Amino acid sequence: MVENYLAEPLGRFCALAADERTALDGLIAGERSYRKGAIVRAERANAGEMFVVQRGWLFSSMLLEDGRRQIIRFHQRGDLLGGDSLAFAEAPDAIVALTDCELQLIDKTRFGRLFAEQPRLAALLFAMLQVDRVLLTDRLTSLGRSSAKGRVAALLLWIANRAKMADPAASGSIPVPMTQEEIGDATGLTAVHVNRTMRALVEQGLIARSSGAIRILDVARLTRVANHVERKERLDPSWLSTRS
Amino acid sequence: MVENYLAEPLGRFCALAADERTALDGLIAGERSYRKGAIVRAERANAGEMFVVQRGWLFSSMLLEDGRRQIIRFHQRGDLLGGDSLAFAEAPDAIVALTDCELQLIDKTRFGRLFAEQPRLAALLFAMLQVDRVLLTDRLTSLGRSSAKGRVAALLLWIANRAKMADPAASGSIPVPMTQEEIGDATGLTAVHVNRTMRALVEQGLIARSSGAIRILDVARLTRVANHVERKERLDPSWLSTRS
DNA sequence: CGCCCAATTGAGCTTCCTCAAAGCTCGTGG
DNA sequence: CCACGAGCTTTGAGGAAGCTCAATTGGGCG
Repeated sequence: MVENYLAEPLGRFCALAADERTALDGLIAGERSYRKGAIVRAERANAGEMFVVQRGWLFSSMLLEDGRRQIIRFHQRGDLLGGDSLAFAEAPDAIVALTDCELQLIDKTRFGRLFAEQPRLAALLFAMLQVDRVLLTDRLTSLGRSSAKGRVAALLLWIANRAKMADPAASGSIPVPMTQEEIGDATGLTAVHVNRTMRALVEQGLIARSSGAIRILDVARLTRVANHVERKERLDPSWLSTRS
Repeated sequence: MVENYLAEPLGRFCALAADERTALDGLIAGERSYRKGAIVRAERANAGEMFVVQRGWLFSSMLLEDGRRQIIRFHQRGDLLGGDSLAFAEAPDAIVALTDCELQLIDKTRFGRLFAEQPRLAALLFAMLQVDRVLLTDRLTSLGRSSAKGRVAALLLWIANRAKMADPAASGSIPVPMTQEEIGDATGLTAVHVNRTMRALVEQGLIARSSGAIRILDVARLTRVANHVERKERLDPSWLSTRS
């Protein structure tokens, strides 16, 4: 039995019972590896599979007719991918491997049965999806109302937060595995302007850069520039029925 | 027993059984009216309540420190509001009445019990949330990669689609209840530029305007300008366990 | 009739984009 | 061990989209 990394984000809400962990593990129907750059699922493809990220980075993106691209979000360990295939016949966005990565395949029939057999887990998945939704609203606000500097700063802070979440004892150096082109596609900017913007962040003493990584020098100021709001996920205890 | 308008979007996925409708109706703990402009829930307030829109328009929005505002999305009949309160202690966004409106109050404890007692409904709610998430990704792409004309066109098309959904026999005239300022806050533009942009859309023969309403003259061309993708929601039948 | 808020218009300015050309880095093959 | 690419980063110059500030018009309502 393979460990299911979904337990990681779900367990952040509340402790999981042994049988719940077993049920989660039972969802896994296999494992798959992708090389950097591989397309896990193409846009408008027959949306079929669901995955959990086990290792590496991915992103989902949408293409415009003129070839421009919007990166919706980046994914890392514990993220659930392809959930939209439950409600759409065609994939709304593409899923692409940003680095070499490993995914766990989710069996959709068993996922459906989870709702009947483990209602509390289903409720936690619902809450997890709410968190993901709020991330998107934060990104929406960033793209709609922040300057280039703010958007890039917000992305860097998010990456830093995820890194700290994965390894609380992390040193100051944060790996940033995406190119400036990809940062631009995520923030709605051009690669050229991303370059100038990051350079400006360095010049103002907010961050330092070394190849493929950054170090945040002034969290407070960077947070202000980014219009970043720290969100504390906390499950409302009143609605989640306790385990019987 | 009041009818619960959640049945409307959920029923779009598949037919609901009688006891499922009863269970949905049982969620309603009351009803509340708000006047145009009223704040239903303030940002960072103690996130508590959940609602279903019964009548009227609302929007959710986030404020920046400098007073600028991003409208996340507009809400209409059947939309579930405040679901984020299941996972966050503080409201991530504000909910504001765009017009006079009526909301149904959802009892959160009963909502939680729904997961145990009506697993198929819970699964449908999960799918509904996935649809909402995809709407946000489409908006993200619009803000990140479309011109002002594209963003406004996309918003108008969305409003038109919702109108047709609510009343398939609708005539060509579509009510647009928001001000140009609000359209700007939703599209990431200034009110001034929204004005010029809509004016340009009229000039190019894409839409016509009368007070508080528009008429779409060239759907095909407007769709192209908007980079709009028509999404067909369709429940994947393989995962949703059939009613036992 | 008078007010208030929304819509409209004009002028000048900023931010970000486009196009183009170097410079760097790292892996690969000779 | 070195030369060569390929892809990413950096830099410059000019242009366009959208913003700011300010003033005017229009419409609905008390």
